[in-house]
Amino acid sequence: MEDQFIKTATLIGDATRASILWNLLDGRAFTATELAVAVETSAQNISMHLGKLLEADLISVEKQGRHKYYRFSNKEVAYAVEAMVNLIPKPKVAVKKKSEEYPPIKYCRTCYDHLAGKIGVALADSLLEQKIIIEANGVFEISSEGIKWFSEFGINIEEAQKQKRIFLKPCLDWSERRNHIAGSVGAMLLNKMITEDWVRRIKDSRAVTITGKGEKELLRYFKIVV
Amino acid sequence: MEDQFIKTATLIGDATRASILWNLLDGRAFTATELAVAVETSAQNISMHLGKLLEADLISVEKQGRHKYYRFSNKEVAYAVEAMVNLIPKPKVAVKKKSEEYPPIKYCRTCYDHLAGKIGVALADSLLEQKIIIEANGVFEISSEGIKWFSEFGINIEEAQKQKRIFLKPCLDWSERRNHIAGSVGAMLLNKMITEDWVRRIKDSRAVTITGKGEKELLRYFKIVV
DNA sequence: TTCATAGTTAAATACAGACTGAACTATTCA
DNA sequence: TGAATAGTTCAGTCTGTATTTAACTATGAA
Repeated sequence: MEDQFIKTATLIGDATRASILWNLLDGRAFTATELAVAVETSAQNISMHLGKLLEADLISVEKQGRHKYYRFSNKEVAYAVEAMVNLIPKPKVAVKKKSEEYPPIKYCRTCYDHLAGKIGVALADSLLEQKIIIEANGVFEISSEGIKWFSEFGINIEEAQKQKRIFLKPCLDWSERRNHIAGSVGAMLLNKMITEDWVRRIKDSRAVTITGKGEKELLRYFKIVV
Repeated sequence: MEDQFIKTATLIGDATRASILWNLLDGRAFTATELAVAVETSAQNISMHLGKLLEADLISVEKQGRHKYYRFSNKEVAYAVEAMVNLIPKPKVAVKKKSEEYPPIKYCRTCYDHLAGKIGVALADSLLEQKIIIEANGVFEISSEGIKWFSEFGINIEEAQKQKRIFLKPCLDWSERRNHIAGSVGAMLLNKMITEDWVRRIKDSRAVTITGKGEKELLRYFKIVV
């Protein structure tokens, strides 16, 4: 078992491959060339590295015409990468200047398939404050009023519960060091916001941008001032 | 941020350091020499690697006389390592022979600070069946009868809830691919079993062995046949 | 058909970073 | 006090593996 672990660790622990994983972290699929650009290396090199990640089943491919789209092959990979992100040493004394603490909130990160960053945390806060979600002993659950709220919001909670994947879980955010909402509920929330055009994905980035409509609705539903 | 991630990844992704982390995974502290033996390398080399892990704050030291004890500096490290263990490719078709599926259950693994492996899963199953712990939407919580049960068992749940660390959470076991009980409740259970001499840690190993007393008590409390 | 783009494969090279050897300090024990 | 054990530091060597150079196949567009 140990040597298998070492194999996996050394696989992840190459600078180029780590960069690939980093770029795939938001859950989208990229072509080999896109990754080569993002990682700043040659096509041949990317090809070799993708081959290794593929063989270990950390990523999977889908062929579309002459393109090949690469993405994480499962959630565990994203979780492992996120867990490693959490190990990044915290900035020393970090006396942040309040004024330029972060880039404008309009640009917010996604974490695999759910909202993260400042807005992810704000969303979690709001849902907690509205008692739509309640926290008990470090885990999140949905209150009975919450179920009603979600259905009015256009998300079928019963549906989500049927899914095999983890339903709802707190996800520690590395930039905010606070919890936001992961699991299928987190994914459905993001999904809904995208289809309603509250937010849009920015090409080739983990960020999303908030639309004018999103701005209003976020205020209305969650009292989040963008 | 990306380059910091890459630094962390390459730090973990060296064979020797990965082996060190593997050995520290059960939560105990080891001296530099012990680790050198376990990892099968020289003292100088271990010293260098420990230095690097230390600098990144993945591990911490405690000096005791002329010995230095190394351990994970926080839970996040253990979680990240566990998450990586989960990425180990599953055995192909794996037609396991029932007879020799696993080494005798008397030898069971610990995972950082709680019971894992076959017995960890059996324990979780029993607590769930007895409705001491209930599962809802992928998370565990303790029932009101459960709280009573724990206090009779000699574990003060209110105490555990006060702790900052995660109280109770399912932890996917890589060998069983099923959940066992992690978090402070998991730790307290293991702790209680050790102080009551149901199980004993085996020197230099992640395994514990079940005592005669433990055998009886596990049957009595949890209907686990060892 | 021909050209451009996407991606792969193979051999040759280069280099970062692990490891070794030797000399050092610090603590315990006799 | 000396001898043994625990651990560190540093300069030099060595090697695994990433990268480059080059030649290849496959798909789509003109």
